[in-house]
Amino acid sequence: MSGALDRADQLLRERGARFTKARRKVFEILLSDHKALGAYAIAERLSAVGLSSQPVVAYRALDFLESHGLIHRIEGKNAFIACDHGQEHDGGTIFFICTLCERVLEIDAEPETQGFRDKAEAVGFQISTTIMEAKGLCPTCRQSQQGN
Amino acid sequence: MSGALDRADQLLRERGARFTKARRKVFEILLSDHKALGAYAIAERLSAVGLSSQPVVAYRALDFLESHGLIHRIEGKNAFIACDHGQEHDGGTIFFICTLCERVLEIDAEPETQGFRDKAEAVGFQISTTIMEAKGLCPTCRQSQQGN
DNA sequence: TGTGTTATGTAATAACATTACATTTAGGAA
DNA sequence: TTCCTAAATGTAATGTTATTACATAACACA
Repeated sequence: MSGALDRADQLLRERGARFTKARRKVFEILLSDHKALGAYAIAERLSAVGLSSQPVVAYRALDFLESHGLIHRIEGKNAFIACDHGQEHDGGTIFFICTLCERVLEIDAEPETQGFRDKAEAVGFQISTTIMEAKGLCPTCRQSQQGN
Repeated sequence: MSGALDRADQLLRERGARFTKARRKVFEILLSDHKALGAYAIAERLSAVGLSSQPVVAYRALDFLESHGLIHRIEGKNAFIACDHGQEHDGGTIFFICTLCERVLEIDAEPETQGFRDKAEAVGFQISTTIMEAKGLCPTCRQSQQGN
């Protein structure tokens, strides 16, 4: 986790972006807990370091972190997770969302991403962002469900 | 559009499900307008046929229609569209969402769906639903953006 | 025609997200 | 250093999406 923080630190310095207290704290919260967390849950935890716990504070930091590729928004949950790829996976990602334990698995999505691009090109659609997610049961929860 | 209604009618009859006034009206609203519509926008239009315009009424109909595969929820927009495939496309679908005109293109998603399945199996994840969407510009809006 | 099940009505509230504007902070120029 | 500007945060209000709980009505079938 401190590795991820260090990497983020350097990345942002290179880009001339500021890794402020709020942004760092939000990132730490997401790193500490590889579940998808909602903005309000994150906001609540900001007061621990003397920041305002108003939702907008969390949203601003989340927008910033997402714009730098440090976190992902999970559309299927209206929630966020830290990116656990060591930076740069421009190929796109599939998120496997466990509906039981709320954990999210991040999986590299070539060649699906290329498939999206090809299909888009075929119909003349210009993609700006893609959303690839699946909901279901992670291996662990699947076990514990047997017989239910 | 009346074709889609007839098909839905038959499908639901076969399944022993009731195509009530509220459900039919919601489906008609979505058919009449191949944009993605939010639940509240749909709800507003229910009073036209004497139904309550409370959101929950729309949500109930939407849940029903989605469970029978007649409509799709677009996660990237918190909105819904009528399915324009003539029933049965269990292979999965990619939705291309135009952020300008709000129209949604529905594209068959083999082999991407299979790719999802393979990746899920590889990590022991049991998929229940998939979400495949892309945001961007449709061909028409792309044209009208040239030079902007 | 009664009876149980399914669907709808109504009200309240929960959960998620944004806007607007005031204040503070950081960083660079004079 | 001091001043200035731009960026970030504080605060409050409000907009948007979704659900819960319980009452009433409609339907399907015996």
